[in-house]
Amino acid sequence: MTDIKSGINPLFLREEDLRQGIELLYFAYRDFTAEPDAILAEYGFGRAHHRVIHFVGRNPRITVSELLAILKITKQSLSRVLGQLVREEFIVQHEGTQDRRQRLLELTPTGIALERRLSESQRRRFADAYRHAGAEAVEGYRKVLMGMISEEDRERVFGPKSGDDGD
Amino acid sequence: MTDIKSGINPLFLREEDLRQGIELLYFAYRDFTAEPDAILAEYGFGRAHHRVIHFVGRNPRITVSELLAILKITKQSLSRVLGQLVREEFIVQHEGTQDRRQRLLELTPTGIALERRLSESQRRRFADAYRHAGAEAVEGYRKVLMGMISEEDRERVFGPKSGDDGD
DNA sequence: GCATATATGTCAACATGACTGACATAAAAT
DNA sequence: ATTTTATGTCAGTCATGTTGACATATATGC
Repeated sequence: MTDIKSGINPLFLREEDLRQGIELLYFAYRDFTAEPDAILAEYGFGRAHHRVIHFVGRNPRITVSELLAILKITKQSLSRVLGQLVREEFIVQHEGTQDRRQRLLELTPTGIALERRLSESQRRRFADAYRHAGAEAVEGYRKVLMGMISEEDRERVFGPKSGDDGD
Repeated sequence: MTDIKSGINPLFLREEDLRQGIELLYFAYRDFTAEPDAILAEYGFGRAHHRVIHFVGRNPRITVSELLAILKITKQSLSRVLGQLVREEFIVQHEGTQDRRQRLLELTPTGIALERRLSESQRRRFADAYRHAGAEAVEGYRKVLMGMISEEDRERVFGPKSGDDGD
């Protein structure tokens, strides 16, 4: 079944390395979302809810537009999950102070609790992998993935202030 | 909007590092699938088709059961995309030689062409990130992600033969 | 102040890719 | 001969994305 993965000449190996890097990302992402998915299912939530909880938790008082810009989904898609989270009191909306059209989003204590629970699972997984791989490897992980995401995301999320690559 | 990300004490920083690692994976995965998604759309295919093409390409003459075990989806889900790929002649099925119940899957020349096109986009992205980050970083990337995927996937995909961690 | 632009929300219809459950067929294994 | 396995199929459901159209309140520009 597998006569393709052996690694004979350096050119072949190089392509094989790339392919392995690709699969690694696929499997890591999948395994990485499995635990949170199970937790979310208890609440009748899905992965979309997780993303909203995550980014609202990390950016308290974020506006709906900013959230949309991060998630890159339509407002109709967002509104379904966000509406649910607001109705079930995981997130509250405050009217913007300067611009009263805005709905500033924030986690409620319940929301914070769920966020902790979800991220704990993922932080543990990362912490284990980090500890196993060593600090140098972590730096490599960061560098490679940082090079793979769009500049837009790099700037928005890892900020002009926090060291993005050059340290 | 962002009063949470500054990094003051080491304990806080550590958690922030973990959170950054998590987001990095999310954004990388998303940006990473964007290009192939656009290509697939030309053919009326989706991400599910890509995965099938990828794993059949990498494991010529794979059985349906093996493919299901890798993808971890139901046969009903697989059958829709696989059926389409077979009907549109990107994949062929051969009857198994030892076990005639099996349908061994293989890419057709057309399938190979599409696979090349899809993976080229991703290989380029990886190659760029790799080149940018350096060989050491690549090793780190590999180590960290390898530590994050399930043993099952590690063994199946990165094989008992190919060096999985210890080199 | 009036016209326009912006931030947000909502209704409706649709696509993709997952799921469960039930059932069918051919071939292998006991 | 019976049971198990590999595969396929029908039917219904769910989560999450999409497009397009329209509504409301507030801000902004002239």
